Amino acid sequence: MLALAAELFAQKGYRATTVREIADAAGILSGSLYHHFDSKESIGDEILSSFVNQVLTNYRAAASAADPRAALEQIVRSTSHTLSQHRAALAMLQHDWSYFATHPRFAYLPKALREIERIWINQLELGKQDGLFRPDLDAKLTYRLLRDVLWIPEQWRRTRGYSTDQVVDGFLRILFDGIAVPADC
Amino acid sequence: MLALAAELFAQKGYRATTVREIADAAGILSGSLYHHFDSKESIGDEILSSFVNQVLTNYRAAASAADPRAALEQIVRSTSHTLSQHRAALAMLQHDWSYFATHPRFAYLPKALREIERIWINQLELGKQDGLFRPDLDAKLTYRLLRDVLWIPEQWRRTRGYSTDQVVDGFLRILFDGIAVPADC
Amino acid sequence: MLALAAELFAQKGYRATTVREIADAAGILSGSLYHHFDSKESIGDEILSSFVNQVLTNYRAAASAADPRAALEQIVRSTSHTLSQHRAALAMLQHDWSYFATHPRFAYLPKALREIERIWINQLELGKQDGLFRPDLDAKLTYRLLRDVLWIPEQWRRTRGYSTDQVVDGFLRILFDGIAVPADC
Amino acid sequence: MLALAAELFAQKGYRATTVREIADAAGILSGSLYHHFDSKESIGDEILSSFVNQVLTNYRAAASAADPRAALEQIVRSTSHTLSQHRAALAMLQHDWSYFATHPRFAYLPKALREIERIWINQLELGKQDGLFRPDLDAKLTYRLLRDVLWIPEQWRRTRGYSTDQVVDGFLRILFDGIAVPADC
DNA sequence: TATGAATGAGGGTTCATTCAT
DNA sequence: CATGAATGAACCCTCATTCAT
Repeated sequence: MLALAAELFAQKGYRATTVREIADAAGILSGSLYHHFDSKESIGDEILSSFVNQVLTNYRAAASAADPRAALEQIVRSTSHTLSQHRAALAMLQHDWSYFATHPRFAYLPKALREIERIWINQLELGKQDGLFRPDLDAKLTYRLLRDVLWIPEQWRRTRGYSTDQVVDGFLRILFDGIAVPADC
Repeated sequence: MLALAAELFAQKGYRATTVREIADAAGILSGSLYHHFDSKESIGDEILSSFVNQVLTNYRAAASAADPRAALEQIVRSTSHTLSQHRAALAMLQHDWSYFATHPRFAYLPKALREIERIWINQLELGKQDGLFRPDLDAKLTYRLLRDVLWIPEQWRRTRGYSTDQVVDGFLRILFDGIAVPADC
Repeated sequence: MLALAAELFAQKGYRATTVREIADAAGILSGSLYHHFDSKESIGDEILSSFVNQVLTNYRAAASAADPRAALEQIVRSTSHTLSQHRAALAMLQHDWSYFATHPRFAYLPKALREIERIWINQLELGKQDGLFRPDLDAKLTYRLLRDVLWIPEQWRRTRGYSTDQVVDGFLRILFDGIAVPADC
Repeated sequence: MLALAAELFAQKGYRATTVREIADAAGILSGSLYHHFDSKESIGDEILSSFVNQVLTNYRAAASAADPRAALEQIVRSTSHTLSQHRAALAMLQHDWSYFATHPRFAYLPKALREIERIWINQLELGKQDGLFRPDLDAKLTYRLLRDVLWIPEQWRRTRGYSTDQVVDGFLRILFDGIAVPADC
């Protein structure tokens, strides 16, 4: 039931999906949905909160990895893993972020995003201090760019013909080594 | 007027923005909007089509650069430049892509996106053939990842404290050289 | 100008025609129409009142014809003639009678229709008394049927005082045998 | 519910009647109407299509009557009967014919009218051939006049191919003498 | 005279939600 | 649990009319 709603939210967006569509998909009438959920918001809440909680749990765990590069790798991989289970949640966030960002009920979402940013930047800064990353690396900017790839990007799934692992490996390759042939050395 | 609507569309999404909000922002009544525009759709159309047209023009020009690396650099830089002028259009596309993608009136958008992809992938493939890019580079996958950074990503503007040039340079640095300290050499 | 409006009113109906359409047809903007007319109503007024006035003038004149058959013939012929000059007015009445019938500004229309009915019925009755028309002719019913052909055939239902069968029988009688007393035989 | 809407449509016209008025008459709010009907158009559709279907069914049946006079009588009587059940539909057609005639959703209406005309004219022609009706009877013109009484008296102007005088003379002929061959005399 | 931007009431329609059955 | 009729606010849009220019 929740999965049905999530799928629809992912496809059409949270706001653009009507409760009647959800009910139709479930084979019941719209009024009957309210025996299962308090409101449309509560459906969204359940989908989104379970997602960000899992992300936060993973990120906090990654923060205690051996070194920043390992931490970042763990973050990227766990993100990919979480996303494969919560595709719909990500799609919803992308689609209707401006709605969730301002709606009181979903105030925990911006808060979670801020913590996620903190963790990323922490690890990038640590990597610089440890000499693992370029000393001129701009942590905040880098995070923004990376987040855009790991998060907001519409659908990993749309990249047909690639396994999730292939995608992650490709991303890491570019991330760490770039796409250019190393000068000469 | 168009700019006002664009700004609102960017902030709240095309569908979530009501014509009354646009009219309010313009200091007129909702009905008066229709003196300036045929419909809400036509406002969206004007914003989006002028955007994709500029992008396509630039990309086609870039395709005739000296070499693929120059072409890609020109593509990235022109994208950044176009985006700085059409921030709202990008935000709209991200926000309500599922709507625009299916609405007949906006059928030119998916078409444009396909051409954009073709141009990117062409240059990446050419770069591989010319030995400029890693021979194991996966063009399609790389494009997807890059597009996610250059396109779908929420708002460049949100990256406060950075000039547009800084952001582009940062992106290119990562793109070409990665973030890792080169092995030893 | 008036003719333009009349033509449009006739084609699409008075209410369904917008002032902008009239202005477009006149090659000016909608606001400019108001330098020529006070309101849409006043345009309709001019078209309709000149029509009914001509009809009434003709009917009153016909009432003083030699005999009822001549009077009726004059009525029918003058109606046809007036209609050829005021086609639009008739179309308007047919189209939006329910509107004109209730609008205070057009109160003269129902009044005129009542006078028209009186004149018809008078002549039919006179014809019966003079032995020109079948003695069993129902003047009121006959008028209703004739008016429906010549005028604004309202609704069968409005023919109060007659059962449906009476109406049908009356119609069939006229249809097959006419209203005139058979020549001599 | 349908009957309520039909009554209002008949009184004020289809276009001039608002869904809010229908809802008011039903004692509900305008939005609630959409629980029962897809749209205002679908209400009109149901009213009109059931009407023309019944008419067509009856007319087709009448076409196989013993002789043309019986067929016409059956047509007239069935029309009267159908009309007593679908008064509103007729009023709607009269009122907003120009709308229905052009709206794609109601394209079946002009088509039905054409079949109705074919059936009438067929029987009138057969009656002439069989010597039941005056040999000089103009089938098409006669139908037009009759239809005006029984149906949607459109516009005189629409009777193409006849001069105004021809139309008037034809009308007077029917009016005074009917269409049947005088008994014997 | 003509313009054209603006009005403001009202049009048809959608939709999350409620509730008696 | 499910129904389905009803709500009521909000949606996009239309249109006769006004008025400063």
